[in-house]
Amino acid sequence: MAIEFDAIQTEPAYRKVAEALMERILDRTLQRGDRLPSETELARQFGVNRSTVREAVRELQGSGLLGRSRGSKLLVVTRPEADHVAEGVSRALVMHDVTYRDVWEALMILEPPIAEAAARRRTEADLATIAKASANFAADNEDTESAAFHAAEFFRAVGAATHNRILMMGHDPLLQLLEPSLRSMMDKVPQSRARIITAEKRILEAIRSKDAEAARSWMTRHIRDYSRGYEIAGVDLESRLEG
Amino acid sequence: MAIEFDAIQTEPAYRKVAEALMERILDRTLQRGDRLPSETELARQFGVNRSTVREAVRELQGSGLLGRSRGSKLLVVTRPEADHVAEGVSRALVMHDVTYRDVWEALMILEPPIAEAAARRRTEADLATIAKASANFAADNEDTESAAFHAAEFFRAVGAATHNRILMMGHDPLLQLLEPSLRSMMDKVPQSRARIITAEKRILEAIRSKDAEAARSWMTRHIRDYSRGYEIAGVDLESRLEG
DNA sequence: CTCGTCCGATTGTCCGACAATCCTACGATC
DNA sequence: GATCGTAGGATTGTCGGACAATCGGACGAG
Repeated sequence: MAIEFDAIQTEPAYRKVAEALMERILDRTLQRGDRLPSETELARQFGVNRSTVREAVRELQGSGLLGRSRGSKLLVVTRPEADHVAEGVSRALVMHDVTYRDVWEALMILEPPIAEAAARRRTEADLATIAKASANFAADNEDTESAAFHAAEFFRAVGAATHNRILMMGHDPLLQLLEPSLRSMMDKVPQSRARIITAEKRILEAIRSKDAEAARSWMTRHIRDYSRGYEIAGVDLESRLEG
Repeated sequence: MAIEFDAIQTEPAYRKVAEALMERILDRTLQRGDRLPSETELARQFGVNRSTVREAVRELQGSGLLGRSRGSKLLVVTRPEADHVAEGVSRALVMHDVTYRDVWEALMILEPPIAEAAARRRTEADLATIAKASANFAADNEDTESAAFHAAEFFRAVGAATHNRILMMGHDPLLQLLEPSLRSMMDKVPQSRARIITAEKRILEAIRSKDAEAARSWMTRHIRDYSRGYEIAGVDLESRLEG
């Protein structure tokens, strides 16, 4: 048992085709928005059957590298958009039995520095977006459905103000995970609404006056408040969230 | 132009099949590790052709929800593993023209709190893993190839010590993006090696003694050091990284 | 220039087929 | 009893061909 051999694996043709296509996309030979050749043509070039090409294309579609634009039929190279990526990540997180505590902790770590960076970088346009999100939440005095959405939207807007694509993409999955639970939380704890509104107002003010430190600390309290809401709502922080 | 209609979209059959399968996976009817029925059987159940089933399966494979275990032929339900997810995310980031500065900033925000949490939560086993990664890096006094790998491994080990799956998954893509550039950086700036070694040692010590504050601040310096390394190496922080 | 119409190209889906390989079980051998 | 060889059936990967639906683009009419 001295020597060990590497597992020799013969990749199926559709995988090779997928990889060949992916390579061209990643090295930007195939630019974003480019339409790719017809399936028949690809089949000819790769020397495989059309069905094989199709399978490869479907795989890349699954990874978000290919997609058809607005219900049209033509397949184009697309870069995986934030929401698509986030969807995949949150699916993965759910399947890894992530708990509410995990999410809350991550938010607690991520959001305050994000708010801080946002306060430093925000442009006027960013500010307007954040203000709008905050106003939308405040206006939604009935519908829990969209209230949760707008609460998440506020975080997203703050994230966008950092102008750092990684941070934006990073906290998107968290928001996506949080949103459904926010709904039930706000149903059970009506007073949380008011708290959220004032917290958002404070954060917005701090970002407006570019006070990074204040933005951070208000955001910290804001997140902590959320967890208190969950406690009151009787959510077990150790329970896992569902997709 | 008063009214607007929602775009009516007829989803192709393979998409519907994919979604039906995904639903069963997400609601855990199909457990992780379960083998799914044969393609012929699935085709029978869904009332479509085998080729159609295949395309659906390929799509789910692309999202990491299905996979074949170790070169075997049988398809099983898999949860998207961290590295698979991270790969997708970093691909997406590259295609979104992320710059070195973006990565560095994100690390600067993420890693210190992660180190802090790690110091609080670490078990003996975690500590051993971190120590090993650090030792591995120190031992690699020739090979830049694996030195970069071990440098990333150190971060990963620290991340694992937080026992928060979200944080682990979150900083994985960053490391994956960083690794190639680390290689060239260490080539051009040999003295960075020594600095990294001492920094890792300090962080390790702080985590060992559960000194959260120290872990955080040493990690901050550590990351800052990296950026200095890039400067010396003459890397333009505004240039985008390549896949 | 805008609208309707037509034709070729392309996609989505199906059928049937076959080699390669895997999984399983069953003996055969030591 | 454990390991190995083998046979048989099931399953996957790949192919060829086929056809309806629909899209894209060109062409002409108004």
